[in-house]
Amino acid sequence: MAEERQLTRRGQERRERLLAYATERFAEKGYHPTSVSDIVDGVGVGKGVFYWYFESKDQLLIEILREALRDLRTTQAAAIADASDPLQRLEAGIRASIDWSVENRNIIRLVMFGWSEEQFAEVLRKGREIVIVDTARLIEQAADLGQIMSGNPTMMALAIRAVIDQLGQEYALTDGSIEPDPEMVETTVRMCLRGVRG
Amino acid sequence: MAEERQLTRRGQERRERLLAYATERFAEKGYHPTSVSDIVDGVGVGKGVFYWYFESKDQLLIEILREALRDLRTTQAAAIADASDPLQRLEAGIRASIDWSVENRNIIRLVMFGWSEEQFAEVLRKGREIVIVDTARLIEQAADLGQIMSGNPTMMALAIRAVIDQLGQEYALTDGSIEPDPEMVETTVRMCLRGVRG
DNA sequence: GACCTTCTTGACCGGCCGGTCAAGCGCTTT
DNA sequence: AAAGCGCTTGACCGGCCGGTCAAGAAGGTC
Repeated sequence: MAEERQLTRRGQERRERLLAYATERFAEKGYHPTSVSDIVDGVGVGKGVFYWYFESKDQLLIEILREALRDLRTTQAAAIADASDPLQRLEAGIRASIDWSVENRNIIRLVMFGWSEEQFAEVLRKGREIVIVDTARLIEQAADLGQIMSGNPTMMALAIRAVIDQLGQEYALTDGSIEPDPEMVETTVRMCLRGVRG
Repeated sequence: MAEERQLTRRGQERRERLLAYATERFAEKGYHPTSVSDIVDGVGVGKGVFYWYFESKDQLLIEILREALRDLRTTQAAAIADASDPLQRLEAGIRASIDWSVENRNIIRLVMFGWSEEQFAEVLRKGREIVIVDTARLIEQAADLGQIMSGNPTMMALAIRAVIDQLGQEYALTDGSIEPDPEMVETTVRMCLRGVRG
């Protein structure tokens, strides 16, 4: 599909089904081993349908990644809206990130794959950048209020992201079936906050 | 190549060149986009050579990953051999891991790809398991001597691995050219040790 | 029911991919 | 010099892959 196309309600639904099914299969079998035919067969439509809704297989993955990053950011924004205190907002953001990772294990596998090919890594780098800047800004605000130790906010944001990502990877990669261990989540949150509080 | 084959000196060299060149290309372009023809052309040999030394393209990557994990473990073992004190051994191991990650950025990209397809993830899961057990044992020894706070050693080992991995990914993925920032390395090491010392 | 737009079909295409193999090269051994 | 083995070549193969497209069907609007 070239640029934005006018989709009917039915069209939008079809598009989302393709997106969702492709995400599942990519996460399960890998991006390259999943062919466009696999996807359309799975959804039960002809091949042309795929190319009606998406420009190419690559663009489909890029779209999945972009949407996931946007969704993560939206979720975080909603989570921190309640708290007014910067440090509390930081904690809420961290918890939201962790929850999101747990709910979106599929995506984590896709993200890891994405880093291995430049056209996807580019997208991921931008998404990562945004999250880091968001977090760094929160840290800066907290620092201005004297709530945390001083230090390079960006570096602190990187460290926090590191810990969160890794927790997500732990669940997504070693065994998709294990449930998130609340104790481990608490430890992670504490570790992040302790890291910035000094 | 079926099981172990008797290789001459020249044969071993050829094999290593193929291994090294393939690692580079896989890291740069990705596993699937790099064809066997790309590899043999790059090394300047006929295609049959590849299949004389390797069973398949998949087996080649598995071998690259296995060797990398083995190499990491060997490096760590050598690094901690000097120190007799468990806590010092732990620190030496952490530093060795970080150094290794910096020296082997290529491999980190391959590892991230590997998690996205089951036949490779299987290998990685085993490698990870070994490193975790090694680290947990060190932590246990330190705990027995009262050098660190008590807690689940495996969980602590996981946390340490998380931080190290993520530092490596930071360098390997965002910009292959940036040099490791010594301050960040120190921060990472301190964070790991502070995490277990309580 | 005529007409238009959105959507769907599936046969088809060129090209590449992983992998094979018959043939032969060149170094050692006898 | 003959035989044997490790190694190399590159044309070739079947199959699949991403992507195209001419031909409609389905649904909305007047």
